Amino acid sequence: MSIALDGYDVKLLAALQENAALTNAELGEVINLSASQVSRRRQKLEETGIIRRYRASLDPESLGLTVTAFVGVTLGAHSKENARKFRNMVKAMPEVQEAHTLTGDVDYMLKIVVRDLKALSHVINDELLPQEAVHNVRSSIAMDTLKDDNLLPLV
Amino acid sequence: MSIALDGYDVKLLAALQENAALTNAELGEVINLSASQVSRRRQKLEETGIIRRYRASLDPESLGLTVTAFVGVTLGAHSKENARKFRNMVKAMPEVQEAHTLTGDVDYMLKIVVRDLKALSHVINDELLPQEAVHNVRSSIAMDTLKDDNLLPLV
DNA sequence: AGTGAAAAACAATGGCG
DNA sequence: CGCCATTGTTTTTCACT
Repeated sequence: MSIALDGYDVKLLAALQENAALTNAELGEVINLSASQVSRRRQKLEETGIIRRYRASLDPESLGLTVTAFVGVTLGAHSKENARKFRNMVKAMPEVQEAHTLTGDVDYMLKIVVRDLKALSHVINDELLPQEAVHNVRSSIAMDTLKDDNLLPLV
Repeated sequence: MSIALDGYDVKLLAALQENAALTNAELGEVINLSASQVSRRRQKLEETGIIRRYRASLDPESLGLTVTAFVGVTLGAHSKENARKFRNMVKAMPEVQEAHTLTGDVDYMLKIVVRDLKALSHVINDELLPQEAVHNVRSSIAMDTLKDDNLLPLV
């Protein structure tokens, strides 16, 4: 379902993922288009799902969330049922920002954000490890975050 | 600069990071507040920096970005100058969505999104490895992404 | 494809209970 | 904080090129 995007669309997407608070008129100035056309194109991009949604990006520090960790999880006995349970649990855990299955020796990579190390310990020891499917957990803590914008590279 | 947040604020933040396209009236319905109060609280949250910005979240697939990888980078001779260069380069690379320094045996963890494996190879072999500071690079490719919302857990 | 102007929806303020 | 009214923006639609 890949709609053909022209230069205007790409510029519009780039501007919107950078700052979705811009008005259509402001966007129009940036990409050289009238506000009405910006509106029309934006609607199309929303309908086709290229723009998935709009989100407020919050400041973790202000909210007391000081610990970001990357947690590699290895599953043990590969029962399908247990693996399914694990995935559902991970999806439901608010502390988990991202969860991916990986190539290599680690099955899952989780990005976790919590208040403090105690909370991380709780998540690992009381939530992840008790899962039947989980064989091993190895966590690395982010000491410094250089970049965290999650902006897609739009050629 | 931690402003005291009450239950309304927390609910408002949760709603906004989930869906920033909601109008103040709609937000008011969700959290049981009048539109005008939503407007005032939202402004305060923006001014204090708890809401950092608004962003459009785009669909990587539609944009032909099929490969997500986690790349662990180990630096070699720890010359401050080379490490600084490395950090600046990483910050400037559009393919890098996130970059963190980590505890453990890997110095940096990069989350990289690119079009295909060839592009990943290019980034690693032609951009990262030639850096003087870089000693070793190990990448894991995300085969499946269960969750990628990057929503902060608001207790 | 595009513009510009009118109409509709919305956000932001102020006053009052 | 709710409610209401007002004002100014902004989005969306429409007629037209």
